[in-house]
Amino acid sequence: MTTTDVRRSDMRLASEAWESLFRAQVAVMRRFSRDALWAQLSMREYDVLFTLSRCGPRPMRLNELNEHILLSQPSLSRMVERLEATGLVRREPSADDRRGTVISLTPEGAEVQRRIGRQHVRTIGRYVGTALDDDELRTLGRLCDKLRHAQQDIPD
Amino acid sequence: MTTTDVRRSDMRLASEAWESLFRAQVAVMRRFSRDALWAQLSMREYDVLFTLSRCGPRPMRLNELNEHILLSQPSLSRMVERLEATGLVRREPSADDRRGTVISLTPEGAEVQRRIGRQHVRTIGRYVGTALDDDELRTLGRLCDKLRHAQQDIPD
DNA sequence: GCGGAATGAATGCAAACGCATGGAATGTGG
DNA sequence: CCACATTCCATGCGTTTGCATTCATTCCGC
Repeated sequence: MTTTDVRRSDMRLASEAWESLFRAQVAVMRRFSRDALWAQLSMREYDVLFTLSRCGPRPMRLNELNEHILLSQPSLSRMVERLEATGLVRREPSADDRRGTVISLTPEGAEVQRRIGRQHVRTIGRYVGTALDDDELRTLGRLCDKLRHAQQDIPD
Repeated sequence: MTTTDVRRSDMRLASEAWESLFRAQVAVMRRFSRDALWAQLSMREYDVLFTLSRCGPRPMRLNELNEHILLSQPSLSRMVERLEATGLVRREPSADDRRGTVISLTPEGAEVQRRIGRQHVRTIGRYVGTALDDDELRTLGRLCDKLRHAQQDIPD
């Protein structure tokens, strides 16, 4: 087996794993999207509120938020604008870098996030929690975390 | 520990695993999206061609295709329409159920899929293959497949 | 068979998206 | 310091998306 073969084998394994992950994500997302829950707030909007809530009380920069959300910078900018209009987030110029904007949940936004989050967690338990046992869930989480964190270390 | 506690614990594990999977997907997708490759064809369009190619020579029904693609039925309908206009897929009424439409790759579409696919596999190898070792890739793939296939068995 | 429910795909339309770009603030080499 | 590149976010604009609906075909109880 040559070096090229080894690399090819690596790529095949990686491709298959990625395809499995991606398809699993699609299948589960399609399940979630049927939930009547998203009449009030789209999953993408919830994702923004959720990400902000994870950040604690500290407000978040737009570009920082953008790293966690699968949306172009202009699209996220406008989504945040809409969320501000509906009173779920607050947007104000950054103190230390006045090019930047910091975004934070309003009390109402935090409340909405918690309410939807509680229901969503039940749905996740139903469709993800019943598919795998505890050990498998832990292993899946660990491997996905490792995969995610590696993305920051791999150069372009 | 009561039964309720056990269920809560299950949901927490499931939520954490799902969040990890989802964030990993976002992180990797953001990496992939930087690739100049997608100037010719968007990732979603490639996903359609790829799914069709996986199906072998057998043409695919629109609703069947839709199960694999994270897009509403009308949006997929129009995307297929555009792909037909650019000559990458063929669309014809189904023989056995004349409400339906069957979609298949044109030779050119298959060629484009292979060309982009080859390059994309290298990118996957770079960003996924280097993040996890072979055992981890196999385990990740297995767990994701199990999660995906379970979705078809869980009732609404 | 036949009439109503159900299914598969297409279409009108408003909302949301991405790309390219702009303007303001910050970082940097000379 | 000062010019120039860079970063950060917002905006114009054409394209794509989702929702609601429609049309055509098939399924099903009677």
